[in-house]
Amino acid sequence: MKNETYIADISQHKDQVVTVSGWLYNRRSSGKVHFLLVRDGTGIIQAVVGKKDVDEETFEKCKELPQESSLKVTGLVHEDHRAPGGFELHVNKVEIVHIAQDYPITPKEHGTTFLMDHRHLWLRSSKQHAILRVRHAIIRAARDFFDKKGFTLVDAPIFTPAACEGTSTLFETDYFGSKAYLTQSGQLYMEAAAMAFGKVYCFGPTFRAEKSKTRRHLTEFWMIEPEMAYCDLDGNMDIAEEFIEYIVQRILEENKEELKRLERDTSKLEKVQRPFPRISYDEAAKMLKDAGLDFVYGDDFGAPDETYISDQFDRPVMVHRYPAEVKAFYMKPDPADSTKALCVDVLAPEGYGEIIGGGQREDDYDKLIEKIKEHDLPMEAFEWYLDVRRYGSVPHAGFGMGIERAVAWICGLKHIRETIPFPRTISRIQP
RNA sequence: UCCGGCGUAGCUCAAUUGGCAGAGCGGGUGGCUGUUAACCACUAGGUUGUAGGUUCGAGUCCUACCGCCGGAGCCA
Repeated sequence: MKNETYIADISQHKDQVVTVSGWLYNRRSSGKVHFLLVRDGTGIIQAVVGKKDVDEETFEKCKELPQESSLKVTGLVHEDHRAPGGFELHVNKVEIVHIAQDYPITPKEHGTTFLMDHRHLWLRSSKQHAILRVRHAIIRAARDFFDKKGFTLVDAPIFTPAACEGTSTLFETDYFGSKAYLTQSGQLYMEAAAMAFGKVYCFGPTFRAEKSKTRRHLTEFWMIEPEMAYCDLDGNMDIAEEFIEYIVQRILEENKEELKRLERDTSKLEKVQRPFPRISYDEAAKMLKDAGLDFVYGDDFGAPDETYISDQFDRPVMVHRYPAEVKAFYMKPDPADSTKALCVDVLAPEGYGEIIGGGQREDDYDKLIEKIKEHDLPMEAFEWYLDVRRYGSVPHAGFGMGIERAVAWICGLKHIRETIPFPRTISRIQP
């Protein structure tokens, strides 16, 4: 009897009587008619409750129903330009499922701290809803991209015995009496997996215990990390730019409504098409020097440097061959200049900074041992990793993309903390 | 870790030179047949982050501490 439907599908039910199950987003009243804005997770629809159309008890209850109460509304789907969304429901039945207590997030301005303290409820508001839908779509597009190209998903462990890169601070945890650490990258495991499957990727959470207090950092974030056997730096950059182009174009196609809700300037995203500019570290350093920026040759780029470089282009820019000294131990040196590493950072436009870091790995057993010693890393922890160079070593490369930074860029958000459902930062582990 | 900023009602913010702690929203009561963050009237709501100090008098000035926000470094 009941024609249950989701608000997203409401246009298919024009002039039909349907039931929508959801929550009260907002309510306006005009004495003899109530306007209930009902959301169901797929959209928002205005339900019009006229005094003549329902019994008196229902009408009175609608009048004082608090925000975010759960309810089922049944009525005629009516096209009306006065309604937000173009369609409204002329209600003849209201079933109240639960009367909410006073809802803390009112339809007025709130500060970020307050909203983050109520993150579990903030997810219900339309902007956060849009962001997390785009996040979902980005993850789906990323996985589709690698799946279609014949990559195998190989999950990396979260508990690790030692640092992957040795530099960053790790979260330490007690592992049955011995120390274990939360992973900061699945890459080393992907290198081993690439020798088994050829093309692999992992997608999971990563952890950094650095006390970073900026809009670009979380202590827990998600990274997608492809790794390819028989691949060099150029091949790696080819995949990286194709990957980013694919994701951005998919989001432009499939998430128009969300991008509109987020007031994203999509003309900037439309320009994200291959080929991306590729410049060397030396070329980038010269750009900074010519611009008169305070930059010391040989150092890694700081946040203002990255912003300047990316501002010179209308699409992501790939900066390759950084000084080996500022990069991790597993990077392969450039045969043409051993002071440089065969690595690449992809800088997003509009000042969003580094969204991808990667490169070609050192595949020579002796040179890798030397690097581990140079970086003062515990050799025994890398024995298994050295096996990858002992048994059929091949040139290989890969990269990692931070999902949250990609979401922030594509959504045009100024802060990364809204790109993940429940952010973990240096000062927040609740809710 | 360093630098800067901010802590006033449930929320967002005012409060002049140190002189009666206020508004909007939200809550409550009543009104309104097309509202668009509806509107109108009335109403309740305060240990001004904490501790100390100066002063006749401190939200305001001083000292310390706590918390949060932003930036740097580090990185995705």
